[in-house]
Amino acid sequence: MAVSGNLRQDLHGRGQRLTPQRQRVLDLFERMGAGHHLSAEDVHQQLLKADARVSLATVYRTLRLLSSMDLLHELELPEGSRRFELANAEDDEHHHLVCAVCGRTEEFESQAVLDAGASAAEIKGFTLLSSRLTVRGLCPSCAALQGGGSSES
Amino acid sequence: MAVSGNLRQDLHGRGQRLTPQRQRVLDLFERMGAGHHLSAEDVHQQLLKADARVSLATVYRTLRLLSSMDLLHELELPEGSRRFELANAEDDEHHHLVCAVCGRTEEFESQAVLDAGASAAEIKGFTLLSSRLTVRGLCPSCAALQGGGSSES
DNA sequence: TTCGATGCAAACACTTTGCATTGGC
DNA sequence: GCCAATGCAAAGTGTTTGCATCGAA
Repeated sequence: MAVSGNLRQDLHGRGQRLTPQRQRVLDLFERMGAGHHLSAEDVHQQLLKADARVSLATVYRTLRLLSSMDLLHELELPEGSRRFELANAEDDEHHHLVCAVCGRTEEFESQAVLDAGASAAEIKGFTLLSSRLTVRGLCPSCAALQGGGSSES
Repeated sequence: MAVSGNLRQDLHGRGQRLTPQRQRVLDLFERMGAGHHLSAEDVHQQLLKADARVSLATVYRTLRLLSSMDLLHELELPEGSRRFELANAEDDEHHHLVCAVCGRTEEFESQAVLDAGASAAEIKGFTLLSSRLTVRGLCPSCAALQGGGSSES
């Protein structure tokens, strides 16, 4: 809620406006909490269910806007599945474990990874913005199916 | 070249065939070496230049095939830019440093990152397949422009 | 009242697919 | 010769954009 006040300020600073649609999109992410990864379509659907109609085009525009304001963060996942999550300052630097079969996603944190990213950036002369590790693997259930299973399809 | 022999074997094992197109695609990646990240369109263009015509549809089909055979590896980059690189066994586990402004990409390796990924996978009960760290940052030239520059756009 | 934002639909870029033909084995 | 693979073009995805209207400030 404090965030919403912020949002208005930030928008005004850029000569932009706080519209109900923008608030609804950000609210949705805030209601779900930091651990959720939503695609544009997910957001659109969720808002429809919540009787808060926002056109898909506006969802796209808003996701881009909020990401550019660092209120949301775009995940880096394989296969063109663009997803966004709330970019809460503290929870910002976490990583993802993605099941290669069912797509299930878990999060974890690791200082070692952050350090490694920072040192690599330094060595190459880059200014660090963010580090994200994506670990592909099989989740327990899919691993069980594969391991104990019959022939592969 | 040894790889090509392999390819034939692998394909036959799956009841599939070694076609000139498939060989051309794999050859292209091998000729370029392990450090190159090509999109489907890149591959298509490169092959055209090399007078080795392969239809775009076949490029897509072949990239998927070779990835499923673990001969290529699909990169995980932001913004729906799907790219592939040669999945040479030893050079397999490296990470990427991507400039947020110009898109320039550098590679690096880090055992610490691999360890962190492995331990996270273990904790969550996942079977590890691969770990990729993507570090976003500003490359030296873009950082210079931003840092010394005027107001942001 | 003003000018940025929305909604719609058309336009896009990228990827996949149906089908007739080609060609590896 | 058989059946997988190709090429083409058409069909799908997911995302962006032009334009008239709406509405925040």
